[in-house]
Amino acid sequence: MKRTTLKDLANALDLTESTVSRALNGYADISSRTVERVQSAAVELGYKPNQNARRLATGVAEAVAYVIPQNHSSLAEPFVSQLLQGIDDSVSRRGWDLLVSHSRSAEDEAEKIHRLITSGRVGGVVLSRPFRNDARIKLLQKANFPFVVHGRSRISNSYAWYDIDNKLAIKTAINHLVGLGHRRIAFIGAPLYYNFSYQRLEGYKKALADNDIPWDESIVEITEMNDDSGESAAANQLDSEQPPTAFMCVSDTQAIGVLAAIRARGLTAGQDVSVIGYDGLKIGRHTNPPLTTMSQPQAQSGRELADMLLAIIDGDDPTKHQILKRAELVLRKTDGPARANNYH
Amino acid sequence: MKRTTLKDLANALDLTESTVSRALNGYADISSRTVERVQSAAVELGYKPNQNARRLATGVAEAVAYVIPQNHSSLAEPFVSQLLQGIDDSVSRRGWDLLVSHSRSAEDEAEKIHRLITSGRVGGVVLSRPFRNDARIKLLQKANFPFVVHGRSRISNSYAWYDIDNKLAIKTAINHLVGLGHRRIAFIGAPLYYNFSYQRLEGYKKALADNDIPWDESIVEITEMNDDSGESAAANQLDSEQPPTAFMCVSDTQAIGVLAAIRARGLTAGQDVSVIGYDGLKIGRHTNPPLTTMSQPQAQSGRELADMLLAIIDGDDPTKHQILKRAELVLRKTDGPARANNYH
DNA sequence: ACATTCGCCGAAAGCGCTTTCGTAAAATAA
DNA sequence: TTATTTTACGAAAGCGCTTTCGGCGAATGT
Repeated sequence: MKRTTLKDLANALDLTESTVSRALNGYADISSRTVERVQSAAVELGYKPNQNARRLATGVAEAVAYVIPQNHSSLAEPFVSQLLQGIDDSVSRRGWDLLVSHSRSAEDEAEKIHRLITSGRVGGVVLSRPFRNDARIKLLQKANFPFVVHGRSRISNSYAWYDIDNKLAIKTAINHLVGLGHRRIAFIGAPLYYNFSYQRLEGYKKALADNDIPWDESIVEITEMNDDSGESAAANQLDSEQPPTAFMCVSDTQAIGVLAAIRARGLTAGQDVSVIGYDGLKIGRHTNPPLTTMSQPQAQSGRELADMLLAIIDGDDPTKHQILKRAELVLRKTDGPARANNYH
Repeated sequence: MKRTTLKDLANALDLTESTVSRALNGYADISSRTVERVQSAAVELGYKPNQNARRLATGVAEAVAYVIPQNHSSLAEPFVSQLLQGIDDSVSRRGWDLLVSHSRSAEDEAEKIHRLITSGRVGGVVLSRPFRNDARIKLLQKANFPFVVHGRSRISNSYAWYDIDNKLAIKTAINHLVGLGHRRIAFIGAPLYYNFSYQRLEGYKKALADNDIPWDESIVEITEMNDDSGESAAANQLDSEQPPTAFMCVSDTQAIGVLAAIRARGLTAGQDVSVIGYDGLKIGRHTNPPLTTMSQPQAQSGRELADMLLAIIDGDDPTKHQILKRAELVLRKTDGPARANNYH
């Protein structure tokens, strides 16, 4: 089954390829009668332009890539997949395609990006989980290739980004906890080369200071962003001499692990010890108990990111597109007053 | 920053484009000395072939697409995202790209597939959640385009697929329940145009028959595959005259909703009423209580699917690739003996 | 009546790469 | 030494589409 090409169409209509092409692409110098003939013949013969040829000729890719950092991340994370959904929404509305790129090593990463931007396969990329100092961003900038980043690196004035005010979010959560009487609040963080992770830790520090709570390194844990890591970090803390009365986690998946550790010790979250997650995953409504969390709508983020990227590809100034949103505290069941007496 | 092209390379080396091209692609008629020169010059000048041009010339796409049906499905589902992860694993190992295509309406769906296969953008597609009677499969077959499907449609002898024995899986679960003394087992199903859904219902029927349990339509619910639907379906059942003592769900997400409904009534799953999910999602370990479920490893499925597809693109006979796996019952906490007296 | 603009389409080059074919020069055979 | 095979590369066509340019006939102007 051979595909019908431009030439086939032209022959069938007794026109030239160039005329048919222009008719299809809405050029003004084609009579409306011809345009109609061409269009109906096109659907009749099932003509679909060969994208490779088209892109070779025009230079526009009609596709964007989502690239996710190599380690500690997986396409299977709810965070990621929801974002993906949002990106796809926007991109496909324009008829473009979505490519996902997930590399497993750092060199692989740079290599993949380089390949992406030089191969002509995509017209732009959205970056996720930037590092504080992100080589990928530099690479993209140097190549002058359209991109947006979900989050920010340390220096963020020169490109497009969409971020949540991480510091504020954590401060909000901590203040809530303090309001509930907590003074000993553990922090379950993520690797600090992720800027969002760094910022959240900053927020934690700031919130402590604001509330005259001394910094205590022994109750901050830096872990991978999954449930198992959250669980063992919490286990650490709960089994210590002076366990915290609350946990602030930088992700819901970690918080879910924390919850497991709490249950495993016969305690109940929200009563014996509080925990606040981060992400607002839907699944949090069904954990045991339902998870209080800082919520940021990922799918919406994805859509906005894609829209920004598309605009930039169309020529917009990237620095015009810098959006800072705030996370929202959604109260469920894992926050509660600090126990007057500790559970020990 | 202009990208370096084949011609640039050729000029720099004082060779022809054709020679350089063949040197890079491992043709035998190039002296090893020249090959070396070309290769080092290539990395030095950062040469990356323009994929569009390359694909135009060769006709091979070096990319595959994952397409997911329009309704009742989202990229954000754990099921989907884990599969995606697996596909990406295999595909990227070969240096190919992964495209995701998620359409929102049925016409859109056919249109997208047609576009996919004629546009030359991808060399093959993996289909998910086939319908009993799946127009996409027919389209792909008619076009003689490489594809594999995750699951099967009603007639499945003529193409490549990777499936779990749905019927067996449900029978296994039901038998387990019956062994626990349950006789009144509700079935929380999915829309029956999905073949997997149909098969699972068949399994349910068969298991009932095997155990001399009469079929009772009033305790089978067909719902969307999300937690909310599961919850309201379970609510229905629990509030009925003669509530079931157990729930068999065709997905973990539904099961999670069922658990919520159970909790909401002051009952506890695994004691007052049993529930078995399907998928083996990791999150099931953290539900309240942890969810007993039929597990199928999605990431692994993704890898195998991709490998099959790649082989088929390379010329393998699709019908050689038909893999049937079995799901595994993973016992957690939501299955338990049927209560002698009902909880009413 | 002529010149002039406009509408509409064909011709042709080019996007960057692959691949077949032909052919010098070098190596082997005679 | 001459004839034959190899070796190593260049020439050229082609993949399917876009886009600029040029020019014909028809419509307008004066």
